[in-house]
Amino acid sequence: MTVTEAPRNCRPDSLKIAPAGDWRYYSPPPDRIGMGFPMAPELNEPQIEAVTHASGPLLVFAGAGSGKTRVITYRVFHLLAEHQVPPYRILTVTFTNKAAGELRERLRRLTGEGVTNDLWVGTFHAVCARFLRRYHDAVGLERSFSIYDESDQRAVVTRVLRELGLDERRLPPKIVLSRIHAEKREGRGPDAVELDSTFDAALRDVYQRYQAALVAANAVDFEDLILHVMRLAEEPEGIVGRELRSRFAHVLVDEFQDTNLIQYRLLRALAATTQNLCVVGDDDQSIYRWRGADVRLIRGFRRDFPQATVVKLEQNYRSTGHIVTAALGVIAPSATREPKRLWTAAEAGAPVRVVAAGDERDEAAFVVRTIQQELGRNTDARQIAVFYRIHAQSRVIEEALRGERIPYQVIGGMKFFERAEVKDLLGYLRLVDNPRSDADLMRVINVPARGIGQKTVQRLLEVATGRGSAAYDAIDAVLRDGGLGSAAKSKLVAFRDLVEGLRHAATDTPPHAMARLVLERTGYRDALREEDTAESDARLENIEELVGSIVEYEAESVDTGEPATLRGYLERVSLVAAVDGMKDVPCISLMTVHGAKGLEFTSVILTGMEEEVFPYRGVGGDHPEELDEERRLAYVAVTRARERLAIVYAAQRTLFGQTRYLAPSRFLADLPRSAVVHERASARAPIAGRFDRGAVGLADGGCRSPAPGSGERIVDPEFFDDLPPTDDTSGIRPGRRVFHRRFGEGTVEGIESGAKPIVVARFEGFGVRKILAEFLELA
DNA sequence: CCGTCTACCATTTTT
DNA sequence: TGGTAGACGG
Repeated sequence: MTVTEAPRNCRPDSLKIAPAGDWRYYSPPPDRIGMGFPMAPELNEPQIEAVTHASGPLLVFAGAGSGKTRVITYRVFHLLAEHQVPPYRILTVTFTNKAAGELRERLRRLTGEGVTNDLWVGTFHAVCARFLRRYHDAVGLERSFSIYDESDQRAVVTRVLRELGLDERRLPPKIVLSRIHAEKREGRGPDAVELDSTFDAALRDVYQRYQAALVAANAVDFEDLILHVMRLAEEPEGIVGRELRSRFAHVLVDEFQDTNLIQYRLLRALAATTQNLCVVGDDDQSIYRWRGADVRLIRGFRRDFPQATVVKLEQNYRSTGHIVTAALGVIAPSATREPKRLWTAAEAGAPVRVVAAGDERDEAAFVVRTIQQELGRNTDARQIAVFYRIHAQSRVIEEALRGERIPYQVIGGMKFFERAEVKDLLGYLRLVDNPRSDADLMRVINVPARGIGQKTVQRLLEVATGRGSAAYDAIDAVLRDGGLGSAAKSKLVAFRDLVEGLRHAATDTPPHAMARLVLERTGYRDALREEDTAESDARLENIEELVGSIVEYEAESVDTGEPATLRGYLERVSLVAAVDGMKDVPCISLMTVHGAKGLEFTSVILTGMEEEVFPYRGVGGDHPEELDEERRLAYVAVTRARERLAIVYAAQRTLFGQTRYLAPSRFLADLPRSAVVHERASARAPIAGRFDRGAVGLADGGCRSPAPGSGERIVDPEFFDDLPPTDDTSGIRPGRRVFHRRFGEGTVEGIESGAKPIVVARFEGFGVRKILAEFLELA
């Protein structure tokens, strides 16, 4: 969704410009007249049809790079300006918060400030959270409910499994949890689980208790957000249901191909009154099957809405000809597709480079060279991206980039919010907002150590489960007849006093100040300071960064006019996507192909194009459907590139500590010959381009690859020998130039001693930073 | 009750 | 390979 200004490669003469008469639709609202409203935006015929469609269901098949975001933006604008629909009666559901922000921003430019703030724009989860804050009563929650992330959810499941005396090895929490989520996504409660096996019977019990535990903790998981609101919206009689069904005059959905069943049901309910449901998507880009996305929903939309108007956007404005041709080759073999033909009026441009590498280091070296060439021809670093199928591939590339001092950012991984100290602080803050949140209580009750041990916590949980209440609410009962010693009791009381004190303070303390108060009163900061190790210093730094992010949130709130609340911040943190963390700093981006969805770059390097890696295969054979999804994923990857695309495959790769020979991906064989050139990354690479349909993707096709799944290991003993050492800090002293992964090059101003030295350095564009020496390298 | 060590685990993609 | 959960010793 980084579509920004006019499409890059569109030639004016090839654009179908709408007849002049049509522009009356875009007459600006009175307060915008004379403020630079673009009077003749270039839209082609189908785009205009989608934008001006007045009422009733609308299905837009939007091919890759076909101007989808423009269509949504202008459609919303058209509804506001031409049909005078009040902004608060238009709901637009996007896939990420970033996409929502961009849509808002573009509309702001068209309509002005006030109107945009009243629009409903957000992800399914964010929108539902907002509804639930309002209708919490109807689903048995308090307004202050918490949103549990994956690890919180797992903690709940583990606790439930133990309470039920079930074997965690036979029922791994992870598997159980994914089954529960699958049930929820199909709209089934615990009682509706179909019993096909003893596993299902156990699952039903666990699901039941899991749900009860969430309710007791005044918490929801991600699926609950949707499911609760969907149920409310479908409720035929209730006031809430009626309100939800008539609230919006228009509902628009982006990336509809990745919608799951309960999301779809929710949409249908929300649009029930007017039937003004506009869905935009591309079945060729459906890549979230594992998360419940169901391509059949977009493919079958016409069955559910026979009166739907269907528009197909087939002209690609993003990529040059060879890239579009390559993309079409990759997607063509896909089993069942909505018929459509993507085309471009752009020139052919550079052919797609298909590059053979010896191994992943060879590949990384190629990546680095290619990036340097791009930078050499003045390509904006922000317009360069490296894609991989799985995160585990990123490390080697990162090392190579660091070696050449190329600043980069890794999108996703979301490591920051997974750090213990970050989760601890957030845990306290969530507890302040919602003391009943058991997962948070258990997390922080003894952090820093305050003498509340296993036994006390165990007792607390037992009593809580017995009363069907949250642990926090069970403290009184435990004190009365929990059989605890007086020391344990007084410590428990002290903890509660601590939390109550914080809660009291929270009523008139801004969020960032609350964070500092927590750090102080809980002794968390002192404990870390006392520790005084490199690690504790790094933790303090992370905590400061978290506080900084709260300050940032507060500043943004001033812009949007929404009050900055602790709850608002916590909700935001819970619902961020990987790309939401993408910063607009001048450096190249590394990300998984999933993370690249909706983005575009001038130059893209797609790595790891080998069988087993892409298409990825874990245990289990290849289900045709899963293979199809991998193919669509490859299609997404290829279509992100505007002008230059290189696709790299390595003959040998080490992943998860295992080195194997891998055959080139079968998808390479689908690239039309006219659109590609073959190269070798180095002399260590196999002969380039020696594959055709017979050779690619098949173990017997002339590649020295062990049979898939044979488990054969081929380890190169010299492999790790010359990786750069990471802990060499000896050469750093004031005045020297150093390199940091995020900040790029800087000058050392001083060194603070400690268990591990901290370097004070000034970075261009980032100012003075204090950084542990181990994170720096000499430039 | 605390922290450290070890052995074991699995090992995609993420709201 | 690296993270995590559980056991063990202090």
